[in-house]
Amino acid sequence: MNWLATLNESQLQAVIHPGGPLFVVAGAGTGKTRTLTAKIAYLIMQGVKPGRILAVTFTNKAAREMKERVIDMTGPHAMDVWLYTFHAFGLQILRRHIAELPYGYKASFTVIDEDDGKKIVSDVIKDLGFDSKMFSVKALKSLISLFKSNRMEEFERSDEEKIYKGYQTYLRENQLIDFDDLLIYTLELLTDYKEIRVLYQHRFDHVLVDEFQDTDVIQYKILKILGEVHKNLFVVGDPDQSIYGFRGANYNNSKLFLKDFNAQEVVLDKNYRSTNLILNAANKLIANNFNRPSEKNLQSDLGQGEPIVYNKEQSDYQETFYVVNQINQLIRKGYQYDDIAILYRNNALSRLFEDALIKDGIPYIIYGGISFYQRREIKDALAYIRVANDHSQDFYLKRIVNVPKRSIGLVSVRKLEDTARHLGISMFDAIDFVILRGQAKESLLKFKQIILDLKEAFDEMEDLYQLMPVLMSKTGYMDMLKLEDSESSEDRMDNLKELQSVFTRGDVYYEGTFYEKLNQQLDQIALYSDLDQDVTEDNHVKLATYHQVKGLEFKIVFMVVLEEGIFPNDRALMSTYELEEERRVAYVGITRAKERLYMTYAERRMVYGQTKMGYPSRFLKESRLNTDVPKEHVTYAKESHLLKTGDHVDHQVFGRGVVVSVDQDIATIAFAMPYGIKNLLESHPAIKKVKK
DNA sequence: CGTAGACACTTTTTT
DNA sequence: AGTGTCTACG
Repeated sequence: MNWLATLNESQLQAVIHPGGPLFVVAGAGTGKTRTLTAKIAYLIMQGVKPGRILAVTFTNKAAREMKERVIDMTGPHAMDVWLYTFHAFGLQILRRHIAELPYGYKASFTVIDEDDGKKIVSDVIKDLGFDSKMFSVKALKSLISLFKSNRMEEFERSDEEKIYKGYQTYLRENQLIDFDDLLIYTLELLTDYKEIRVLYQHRFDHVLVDEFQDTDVIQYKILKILGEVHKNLFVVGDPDQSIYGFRGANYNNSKLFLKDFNAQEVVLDKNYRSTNLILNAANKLIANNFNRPSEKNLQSDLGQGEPIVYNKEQSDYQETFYVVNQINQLIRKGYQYDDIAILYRNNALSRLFEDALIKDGIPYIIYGGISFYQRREIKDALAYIRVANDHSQDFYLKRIVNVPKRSIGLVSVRKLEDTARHLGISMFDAIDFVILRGQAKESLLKFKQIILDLKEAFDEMEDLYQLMPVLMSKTGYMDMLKLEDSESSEDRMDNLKELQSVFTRGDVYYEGTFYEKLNQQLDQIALYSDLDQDVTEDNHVKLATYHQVKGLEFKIVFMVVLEEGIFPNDRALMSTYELEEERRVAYVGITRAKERLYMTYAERRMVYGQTKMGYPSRFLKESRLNTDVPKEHVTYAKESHLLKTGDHVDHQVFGRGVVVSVDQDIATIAFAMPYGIKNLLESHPAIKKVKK
């Protein structure tokens, strides 16, 4: 148990707390995960059966890491700890008990993602004969979500309510469940069904919660019920890092928990991440928020550190240039690209910086974007698998019935759907009965045969890795991609290969028959997000929104585009509540930095195609320390002429090249294809001059 | 059925 | 400015 000795006093106090409700207020970088895992390990050491401990997190990644750490600390029997995301926990409950609910769900229901949900909303709008221009699918989906999870009393318009009902009916008729339902139905089972409630209230002796500040109303109610009997709720969170209010996180849950459970509080404010000038700025900034349930002042033993660098540029373009220049200097000082993150308020801002980094040949990765399982080809493949697995999955059948193209158009699909509805059978079964002209009918019958062939092939399989090759050839999907022969079709083939390796790994993880393994794998995929993968292997500068890096840390952080209207965002200026959330986002940003923090903005910027004036974000002033020396704008016109026309160079990323021209400190260099001509800073560390 | 051009939108998004 | 979605036409 020597890991107990590695804890500081407040961490230890939390870990050995004898039970009963406890709120651990864990500031940024104060060893939150360490405390939580130590607590689980401690409970196990104290003789609590691992299977009687439930710990909930928000991301799969957090759940997985925590489980690995607990196993490291206490041995393999820690496998039995129920360590899940909220949604995965809900899924566990629903797979066992959903048939009790009066909605006609079977244990084999399918979990749909956000995009599928939007597609259904959009189909319902069309089905009801409404003018699709009158509705925003995105807005409606979010209204439906608000209503379902009790965050909105009623719909303002009766047609909105009709769409909601249509959506809900569609889900139920097709055995589909969305992310909201995973939590809502779980709560419903725990609330309305006494035996189920009692079962789970007594199934766990301890319930632990990570990132408590991000829980919403439904999640809180679930926790409240689970903890009602034994009261052993160990809750870790930082109200100052609550930045998902827009998504339903209820800032008041912290106060509610303290009150409802009369919980004790332990504050962790010893920081192990950042130097103190950085922490002071964070402390100063967040002190501007009035609504703070537990105040704390972060301090570390890491010394004063480097002063924060504030920088103003004349234009958005110059701001990117400044950042690129600083990055190059940092690399010369011995930092790795991997140590550096460029953080911004919204995804659209990534583009400018991306362009500048490309121009300079700096390797980078952008967080976010389309996640792997949202890619078209992946969703297509999964849809095929689902339909072959269960022919009555109309929603997924619609997706792939004409992919690859089989001349089954919208009209034919609509007719098939109507026929199915009329006869009260699935679309798949309706293929035999639908009345269509020769070509369409023939294509449908061919499609039906493909699905039947697939099913037959599946029945013969023992392992998941056998699945993809058969799928790709029988459906004609691979032929389609090969025929297309474009850059994007190559990407798509790569992604499908990646899916193949997902299944191959599934063979190791899961046990049982082919179908048992397949269903577990599909469940895992349904709750997967891209944040779950590790992206630390390569040496890259990271570009991300503040939201995307919550929980991460970097030696160097650039907080860019710190301009009023962008950060804080225009839409947040109207309400104190939202403004305080914006400030918490900035707080999260500052506290990501370990050694050096840069805060930059520009006076002129292109916004939606128009040049706008930029004013410094109030967060600059609010976080700025009196001791800071104001740093004036500096220009970077250097003329060192390290390279001249005709020189041969070797670049870390682009390989061999020849200098075409040199203008000031920018060299134009021709590299071999596929890289071509690049404009690079001649002093860039990735470039080496070589003798030909 | 497929696609060119009009037009509409643009905060953050752990599941 | 850039991108995704809808509509009208061949």
